[in-house]
Amino acid sequence: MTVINDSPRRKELTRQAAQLFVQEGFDRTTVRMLAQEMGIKSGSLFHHFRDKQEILAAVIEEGTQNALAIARAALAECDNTPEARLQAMARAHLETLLTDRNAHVVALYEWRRLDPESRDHLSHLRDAYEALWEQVIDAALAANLIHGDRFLVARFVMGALNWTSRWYDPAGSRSPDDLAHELVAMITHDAS
Amino acid sequence: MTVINDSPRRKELTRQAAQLFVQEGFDRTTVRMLAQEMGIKSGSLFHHFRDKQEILAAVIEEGTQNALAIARAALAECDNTPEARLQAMARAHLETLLTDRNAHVVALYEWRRLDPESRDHLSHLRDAYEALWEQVIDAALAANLIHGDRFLVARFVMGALNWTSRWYDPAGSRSPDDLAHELVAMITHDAS
DNA sequence: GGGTCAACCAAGCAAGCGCTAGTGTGAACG
DNA sequence: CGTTCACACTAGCGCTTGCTTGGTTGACCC
Repeated sequence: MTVINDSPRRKELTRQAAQLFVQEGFDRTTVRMLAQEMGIKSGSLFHHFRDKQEILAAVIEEGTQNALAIARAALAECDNTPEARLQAMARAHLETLLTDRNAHVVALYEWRRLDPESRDHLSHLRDAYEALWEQVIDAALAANLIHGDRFLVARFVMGALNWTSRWYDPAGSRSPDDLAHELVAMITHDAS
Repeated sequence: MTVINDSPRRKELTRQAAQLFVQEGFDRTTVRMLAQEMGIKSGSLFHHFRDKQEILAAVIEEGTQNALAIARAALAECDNTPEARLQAMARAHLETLLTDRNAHVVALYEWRRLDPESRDHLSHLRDAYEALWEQVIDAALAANLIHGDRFLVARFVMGALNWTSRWYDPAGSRSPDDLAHELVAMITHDAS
């Protein structure tokens, strides 16, 4: 065992690991598969990561941090209406999920494979991301754009978005932006 | 190897397997864990199932068949309005998912662990279930109760429902019926 | 030119995996 | 009483798993 830092090499390896985790799932991905994808031998892998768990934690950290950054940027750029902000969040979420369909998907679907310490460390990141959503949804509720229970609406919307990774075909005709439009249209009522 | 039938004993074992698959995931569940849960030794397990894959297939088959039966019963009982039918489907879906939170969850989350033959055999069951949903959603669209693309609305609604298994607390204050109400309220517009 | 260090490799260990072979055992049936 | 059969057991095989060990390489540095 050697380093635990975040060298550029490690970032690169993390990205390649994410792809395999999405394709096969964490449990089915062996360290030998990871090593082959990375072009090294399985032993060399443990020069960069303490163990397999740490690879997962690195992937999930990158995925969540990336999603958080993109969501913040989207909110900063869009119009300041509740509807525009809702749509910006949905589009940002879908883009991190579907176009660079790697780390963020792992963060969602392999979360429970994390050991308790990593989960504890990463939950703050996830909370920050969900707090963004809650702000946006609260504003939409206040503007009478959507109706219902604050908590449930957030969960339902996240569910609809997250499930896209199960059926979305990137070669198909629909863009993430398109999907975001349709979802917002489905749940919004004309403010009145 | 011996029998492949569906004896009552096998049904019972299948139900216990489902519980472990939900808790741990298919890959993490070993045949020794399954055997212990069933109160037998790991070798005896293969008297009832050809291999581990077949246990998964049995669980998923039961989960889907159960969901299908409950959905059909719910549709037969409810009022014949598009809104009532939509809500009946949502409630039925949530009940198979959340109260008997076993086989149906496995069917949703471990589908890709099936080998191609089982997947092929079971896809007909799943198609029948999804066809029910499409009928109900088409009717709601025709009645102007919801708006949007037929395909996308169905996916979004299924996503919102399926994701509940990630956060639903059966000890909490909300019932599946309650959730179904809220979801339908969120996506329906007053027909006009 | 000796020292340092990140990066990699070859070889393999201990544990756990799915699964098999061969053997009771007790209830059911003629 | 003898046969059958569903069900279970013991024991372990062959393989894969995550991970360790000890050593090599080549770039960089004073």
